[in-house]
Amino acid sequence: MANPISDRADLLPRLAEVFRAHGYEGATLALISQATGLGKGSLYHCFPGGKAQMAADVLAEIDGWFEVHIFVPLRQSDDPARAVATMVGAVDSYFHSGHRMCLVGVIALGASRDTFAVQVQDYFKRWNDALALTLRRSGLSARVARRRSTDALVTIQGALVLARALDDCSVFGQAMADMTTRLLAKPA
Amino acid sequence: MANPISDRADLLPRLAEVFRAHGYEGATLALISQATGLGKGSLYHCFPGGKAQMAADVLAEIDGWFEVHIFVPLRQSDDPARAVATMVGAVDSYFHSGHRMCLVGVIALGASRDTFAVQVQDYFKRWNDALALTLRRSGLSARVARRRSTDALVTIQGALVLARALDDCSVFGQAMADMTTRLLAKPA
DNA sequence: GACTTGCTGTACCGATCGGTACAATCTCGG
DNA sequence: CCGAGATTGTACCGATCGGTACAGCAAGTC
Repeated sequence: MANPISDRADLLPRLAEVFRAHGYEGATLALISQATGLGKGSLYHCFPGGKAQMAADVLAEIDGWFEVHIFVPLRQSDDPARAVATMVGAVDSYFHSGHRMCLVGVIALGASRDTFAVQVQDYFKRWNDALALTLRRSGLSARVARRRSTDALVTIQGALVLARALDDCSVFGQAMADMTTRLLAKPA
Repeated sequence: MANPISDRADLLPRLAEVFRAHGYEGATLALISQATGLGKGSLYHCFPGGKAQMAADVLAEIDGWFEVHIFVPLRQSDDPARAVATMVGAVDSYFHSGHRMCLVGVIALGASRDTFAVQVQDYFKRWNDALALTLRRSGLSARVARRRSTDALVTIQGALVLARALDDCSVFGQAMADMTTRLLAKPA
C-alpha cells in the first residue's frame, strides 16, 4: 500500500493518476484505496459523493491547473509567439512528453462522458477561446485564429492517443513541433 | 431486446458498437447480450474465449476492413492526390463524419491496452506505412512522407476525441479538410 | 480522566461482474 | 419419425463492484 496521504492536496493528484490509467469505469475503489493508502472510510469522508465526486473534483483541479498555467498566460500575453511557446512547454511538461494521458480526453471517450459533459466541454472551450484570442493578436482573422486553435487542440489529443497506441513518445514531440510551426505560420 | 442475429457476420458489427460506446471495461456481458439479442450461452458458443476474444475478433474485423478499404488502395494507387482523397472519404464515411469513435483508439487508451497492444500497434503502423508509401510516390522524401503520414493519423484520432468532447462534429470535418491540405502540400 | 469530535479501518450490504453447467430446443440427414 | 449434434436460454458460481454502518482511536478541551 502506498504511503498514507498527508492532506487533501496530495490526494487529488493520486486520484487523478488512477483515473488516467484506468478510466472512470476501470478505476475501482480497490485501486483508488491502494493508490492513496486510504480506506473506504476515509475516502467517503473526503468525498461523500463517492466515485463521481472524486472524478468531478479531480476534473476541477485539472481545470484549475490549466486555467493558471495555460489559459491565463495565453489571455494575458502580448507576444503571441512567446505565448504559444510557453503553452507548448507547459503542455509538454504536463503530459510528460506524451507518457501521461489527458484525463479530460479519456473521460470524453468513456461511457461516463455524459456525466461530466459540461466540465469536459467547458475545459476545451476555454482553452480554445484563450488560444484563439492569442492568435488574433498576432494579426490573424477570427476565422483563421479559431481554425488554428482548434487544430492545435486536435493535434494535442491525437498525439497523446497515437503516442500511447504506438508506445512511442517521439510521436508526441514531433506533433508538438509541427503544431507550433502551424500556429505561428504567416497567414496564408 | 434487439432482433436476434442471423449469423456471425451480423454479430461482430453489433459487438463493435458496444465496445465503441462503452470501452472494453464498460462493455458488460449484459450490454452485449442486449445489443446482440443473444444469451450468454450463444455468446460463449461463438466466442469460447469470452469477452477478450470478442474484442480481439472485433479488432481483427476492423483491421480487415481498413486493410481492404484503406491500406490496399493507398499502397496500390499511382495517383497520390486521388489516393489521399479516397482515404479521407473512406475515413469520413467509416467514422460517420465524427459521430463514431475509433475502437482501436478507445482500446489504446483504456486499461486493456496491454492485452491488445500488438493488434493496436500493428493497425496504426500498417496505416502509417501505407500512407507514407503513397506520399513518397508524390515526390516527398522518406522523412517528410513519414512525418506527414503520422501527422495525419494524429489528426484523425484527435479530431474524433475533440469532436466527441465538444459534441460538435464540424470539428471533425474541418480537421479532415485541413489534414488533406497538409498531406498534399508542396514539399517545403 | 471523562467527553466530544473528527478520521480511519473493516465488516458487511445488495447488485452485478465474467464465466460455467446444463437441460431444453432446434435442425436436419437418414 | 428419429436420433445426433448444434444451438439456445437460464440458473447458478465465486469474485468483485460501489456504497454504508459502525466500532475504534487519536487529539483536544475542560
